[in-house]
Amino acid sequence: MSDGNGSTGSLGGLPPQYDHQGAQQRWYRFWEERGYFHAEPGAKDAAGNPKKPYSIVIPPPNVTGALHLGHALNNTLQDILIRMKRMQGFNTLWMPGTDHAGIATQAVVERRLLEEQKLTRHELGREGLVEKIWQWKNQYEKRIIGQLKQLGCSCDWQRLRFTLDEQCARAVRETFFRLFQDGKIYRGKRLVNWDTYLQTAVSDDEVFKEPIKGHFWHFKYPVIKDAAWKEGDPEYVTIATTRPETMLGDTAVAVHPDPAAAFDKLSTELRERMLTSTEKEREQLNEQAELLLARRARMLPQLERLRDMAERGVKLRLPLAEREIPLIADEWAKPELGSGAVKITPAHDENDYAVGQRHPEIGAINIMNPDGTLNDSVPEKYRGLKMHTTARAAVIADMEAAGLFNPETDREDREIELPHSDRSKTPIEPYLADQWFVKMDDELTGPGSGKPGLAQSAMDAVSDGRVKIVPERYGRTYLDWLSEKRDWPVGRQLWWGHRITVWHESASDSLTASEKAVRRKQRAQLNAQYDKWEQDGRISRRIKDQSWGPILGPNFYEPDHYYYCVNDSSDGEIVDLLEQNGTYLQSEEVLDTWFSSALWPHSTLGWPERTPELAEFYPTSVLVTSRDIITLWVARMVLTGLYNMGEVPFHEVYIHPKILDGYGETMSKSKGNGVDPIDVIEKFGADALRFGIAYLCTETQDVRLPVEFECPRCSALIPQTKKNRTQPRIECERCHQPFRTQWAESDPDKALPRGAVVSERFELGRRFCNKLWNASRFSLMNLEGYASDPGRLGPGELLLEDRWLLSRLATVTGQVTDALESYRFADAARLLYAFAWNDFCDYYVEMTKARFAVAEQRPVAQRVLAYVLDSLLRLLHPIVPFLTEEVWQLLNQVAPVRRIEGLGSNAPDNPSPSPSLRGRGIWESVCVADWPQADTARIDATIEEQFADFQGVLGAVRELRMAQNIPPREPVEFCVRCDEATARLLEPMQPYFTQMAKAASTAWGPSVTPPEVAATSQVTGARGTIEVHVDVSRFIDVEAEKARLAKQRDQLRGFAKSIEGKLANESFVSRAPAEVVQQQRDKLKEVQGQIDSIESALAKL
RNA sequence: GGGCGGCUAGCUCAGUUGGUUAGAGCGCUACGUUCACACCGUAGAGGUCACAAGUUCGAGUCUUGUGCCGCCCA
Repeated sequence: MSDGNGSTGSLGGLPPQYDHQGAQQRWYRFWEERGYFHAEPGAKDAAGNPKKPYSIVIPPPNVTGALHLGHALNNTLQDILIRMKRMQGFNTLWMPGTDHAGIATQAVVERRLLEEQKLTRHELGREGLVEKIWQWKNQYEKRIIGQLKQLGCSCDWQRLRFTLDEQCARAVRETFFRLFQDGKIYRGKRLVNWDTYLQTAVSDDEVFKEPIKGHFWHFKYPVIKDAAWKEGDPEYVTIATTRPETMLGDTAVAVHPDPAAAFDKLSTELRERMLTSTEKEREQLNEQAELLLARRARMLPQLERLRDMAERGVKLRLPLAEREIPLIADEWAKPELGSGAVKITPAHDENDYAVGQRHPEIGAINIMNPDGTLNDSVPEKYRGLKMHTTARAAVIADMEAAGLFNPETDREDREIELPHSDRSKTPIEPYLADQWFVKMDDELTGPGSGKPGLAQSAMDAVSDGRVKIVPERYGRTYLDWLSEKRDWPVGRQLWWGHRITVWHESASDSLTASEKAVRRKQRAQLNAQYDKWEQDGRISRRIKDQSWGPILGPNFYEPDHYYYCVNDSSDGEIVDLLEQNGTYLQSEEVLDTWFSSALWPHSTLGWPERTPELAEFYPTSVLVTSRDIITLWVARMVLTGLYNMGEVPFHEVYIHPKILDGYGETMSKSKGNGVDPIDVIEKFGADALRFGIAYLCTETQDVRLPVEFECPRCSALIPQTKKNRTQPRIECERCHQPFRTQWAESDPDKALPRGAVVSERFELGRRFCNKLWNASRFSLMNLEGYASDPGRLGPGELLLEDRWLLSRLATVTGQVTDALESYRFADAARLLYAFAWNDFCDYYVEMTKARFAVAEQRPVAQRVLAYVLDSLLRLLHPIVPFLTEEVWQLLNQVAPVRRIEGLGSNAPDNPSPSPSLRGRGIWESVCVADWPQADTARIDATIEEQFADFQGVLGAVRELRMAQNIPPREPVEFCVRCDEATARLLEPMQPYFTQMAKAASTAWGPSVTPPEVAATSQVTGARGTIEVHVDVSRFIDVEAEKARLAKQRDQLRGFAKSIEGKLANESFVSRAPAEVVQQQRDKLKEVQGQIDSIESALAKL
C-alpha cells in the first residue's frame, strides 16, 4: 500500500474503465503534500552532489478571465518538460503566477460596474475602482490556479507571484528608476489610439477595424492672393476627406513635389505587372494604364502649378477656423487620387503626423478633449461638440453655407475601415498625447555614444545564440521587429497598474505672490538636499523640455523645469516634501502591463535583491509561449533581463502552435469559440486532454479543433457553428430541449442547464488512457505471485518476444527522450502510443497470455511485464501524470522491485531509489522516479527482423481466414514454406498462432508441399519470401479465393512492371548508386517468384 | 504592401538527408464479446500528395511560379 495517502483499494476491484476523476483527486493532493513541486536552491541528489538547475517561468495568464484551451496547451507543454526534467534529476522550478493585464482587466470591471451599479469609474473614484479590481483579481486568480491544478501542472505554488504584487512592484520601480537615471525614459508627444469612452490610449493590438458605410467629402479651400500669389493661379484648392470635422485642425495642404515623375513611376509599375500577368488581368491593367494616362494629360499642368505655388509659399485660408495654412510639397499627396491635394491634420491622423515630422514648421493643432469633444483650439461655436457626430454635421452644414461644399456633387459613398477599441467597442480617435517612452535606440550622442541601445542588445542575444528560438524561423520575427528600434510608449491613462513614480510641479499660472514664495522656499529645500539624495540613489531628475520658457528675473516666480523620479514611492521624506502644499504631483498614469511582465523572469526570483533563487535559477532554461507575443513580450524580457541582470532571461524560447477552431480561426472569448479546459477534463479527463494536446502539437501546423456543444440532458453532440457559437441558448437537435451557453445573460436563460463545449479530438487521448489502464490491469492481475526479490535471470531464459520487447523499449526510450528534449511533443506522444498499443498490448500482452497459462513460464514473463510496464509508466508520466501515478502505486503493491539483469548489459536496470526510500525497494511516486535510460545494449536488429517475420506470418494466416470467411472459433491448419533458419525460429512459436489466430501449423521448411485445397499468401520475410498455406478443404470458397489471388497477382504485376521500367532505363542503371540498382533487381526477382506462386495456386483452383 | 505557415484518404494529421506500390487515428464495411479493454479485437475498402513548370536516373520531399486558407507586421 502506498502509506495511507488515498489508497487505491484491492486489485480485484479495479474497474474496467479508467476513473480519471478519482485519480485526479487522489494524486494531485498527494504530490502537493509531499512537496514534490517545491524547489529550493542548492538541492542535492541521492549521492550528495548538487543538482543542476532547470527552471521555467510561466507566461502569466492574465486575470481578466478564466483559462481556455490555448492556455491548457501552453501549460501542458511546460509541465511535460518540467516533469521530465524533475525525473532526470534536475533541481526543477516551475515558477507560477498571473498578470494584472492593465486595460483589459480594468475595462471588464468598469463594464460590470456600469451594468450592475450604473456607475462610471469617475463616480466611484480611483481608490474604489482599484479596490473592485483587486476583488476581481482574487476571484479569477483562484479560478485560474484551480484550472492549472486540475490540469495537473506541477508548479511551485509556494512561490506564486502576481505582476502587481509588492515584490514585482519593487522590481518595476527599481527598473523605472534606473532607466530614468540612465536617461532612457523621456516624455514626448505621439499619436495614440485614443479610446474616448475609457479615456485612455490603447495599443495597436487592442484595436480592430470594422468596415462601415461612410462618405468621401470634397471641400474647397480658398487661395490667399498675397505677394506669393500669381495671376492664373486657381481660386480654390479642393481636398477630400472621410473625416470632415478634422479640418478644424488642419495645418497645411500638401501636393506632390514631382507629379510627372509620380505618374511615370505608376505607369512603369503597371507595365511591369503586365509582363507577368495572365490574359484576363492584362485587360484590366491595360484599362488602368489608359485611365492613368488620360488623367495625367488632364491634370498634370494643374498639379504642377500647385506644386509651383507650394514652392512660392502660397497660402490658403482654412474655412470656418479662418486660419492661414501653407500649401506644401510632400510625397504623401497622391497625384493619382482625387484632386491630387490632401489636407494635413498632424494631430489627428497617422499619415499626416508623418508629414508633420517632415515639415515641422506647419506645427500640429490638437482639437480634441480626452472625452472626444472639440476643445478650445477651434472656434467657439464648435467647442464641446462630438468629433464624429455633432461636430461633423456642423462642419458640413457650415461649409455648404459658405459655398465651399455642394452636397449634390461633392459627396461620394464609400466604405471605410473604421478602427474601434476592442475594450469599449467605440470608434478610436487618433490623438496626439504626451507619453512616457523608453528609448530603444543606440546611444548616438553623449557619454555612452556608440553603445548599443536596449533593442540592439536584445537583437545581439539572439543573433549570437545566447537565446535560441525554436522553431528557428521565429527568430526573424523577433529580429525584424527589434531592428526598427521604435521607442516603447510605457504610459497608460489607467488606474489599474504600477503608478509611474514621477513628480512634476502643478500648474503655477494663477498663484498669488505669497503662494509663489512658499513654493520657492520649498524648492530651495528640495535643492538643498537633492545632491545627497541623488547620490544615495533615492531620487533622480530630468529636465522637462529643452525649450522650456524664458528665464525670468529674480522677482518673478519661475516654475520648476524638472521631472523628479523617486526610487521608492514610500520614501516619505522625499514624497512628503514634494507633495507639501500640493506643489508637486505624482503622474496620474500607470505603466504598460508589458513593463512588469518584461521583468517576470527576474522579478519573480526576487530581484533587485540578490536572492539565492536568482543565483540558482536565473537565467531560466526555456520560455514556452505562442508566436503572437514574440515582439510584445519575449523581446522585452530579453532586453530588460540584459539591462537589469546583465544576462539573458532564458537560454531557449520554444514557440508552440496555436489552437484554432474547426474553421481555422483562433479561439477567443469575444468570438465565442473558446473552450474551457475544465469541460474537457470533466468529460475526458486531464490525462486525455494532455495526451491529445501533445499528440497534436506538431512543429508547423496549428492545432485545429472542431468543437461541439454537449447537450446536458441527452449528451447529444451539436457541432459549433459560426452562427450558434454566440447564442445564449441552443436547442438540442436530438431531445429538442434548450440549454444555456457562456452567453446566457437573461434570467430565464441562466436558469437552463449549461451545455459543455467539448471536442471529439480528445477521444484519442481518452481511448489511449483507457487502453493503458486495461493493459495495466491485465499486468497487475497476472503479477500475482511475483517474487518479491527476484533473483538473477540465467542466459537464455528470455524468449524471443521478451528480447524483442526489450529491444523495442530501448529504442523507444531513446527516441522519446530525444523528442521531448527537442520540443517534438507530437513525436513523443505518437511513439509512446504506438509502443504501448501495438507492441506492448497487441503483441506482447497477447503472447504472454499463453505463457501465463503454463506455471513454469510465468516468472520470466512476469519479470519482463513488470519491468516494461514500469518503464512505460515513467516515460508516459510527463504526458499523462494522473494515470501513470495511479498504476504506479498499484504496481508498487504487487511488484515492489522491478528489475531485469544478468543479460550481459551493464545498464543498471531501473536504478535504485533515493536514500530515504532505499531498503523499501520502491519509489514512492512516479513523479520523482528516475527517467529511464535507453539501454542500447538491448537493441537487437536481428531479433526485430525475426519478430517481424512472425508478425507477417500471423497476419497472413489471419487474412486468409477472413478472406475465406472462416468463423473465428473454427480451428484451421496451415503450413509454411520458407528457409530453414526462419522455420527453426518460427516453429516453436506455434502456441502463439493457436492463441492469436486459432491456427495450428502442420509443417515448416523449404520442402513443405501445400495441402490439396489451400488458400495461399506470400510474406516478404527477412530472408526472402515466406509462403503461408492455410488448409481450407472444409471451407473453400473457390470464387472468393480466385478473386483474392487475382487481385494480389495484378498488384504484384503492376509492381513488377514499374521495377522493370526502371531497370530498362539506361540512365537509371548507369547513374543511380549500385546498391539502389541491385536492390531493385532483388526486388524484381522476389516479386516474380511471388507472382509465379500465385499463378500456380490459381491453376490448382 | 512585406513576412511566415498550411494545402497528403470523407475528417484531423504524420511523412526524418530525394530511393520499394505514401502512413496513423477517427469515420466507413464485414466478422467477432464468459478470456485486461466494445473507450475492444481481426480483416477490408479508401489518396493524380492544391496546380503548373523545372532540377534529377528518380520528387509528397529540392527550385521557381500560380491559386486558395490562416497568422504576423505595416
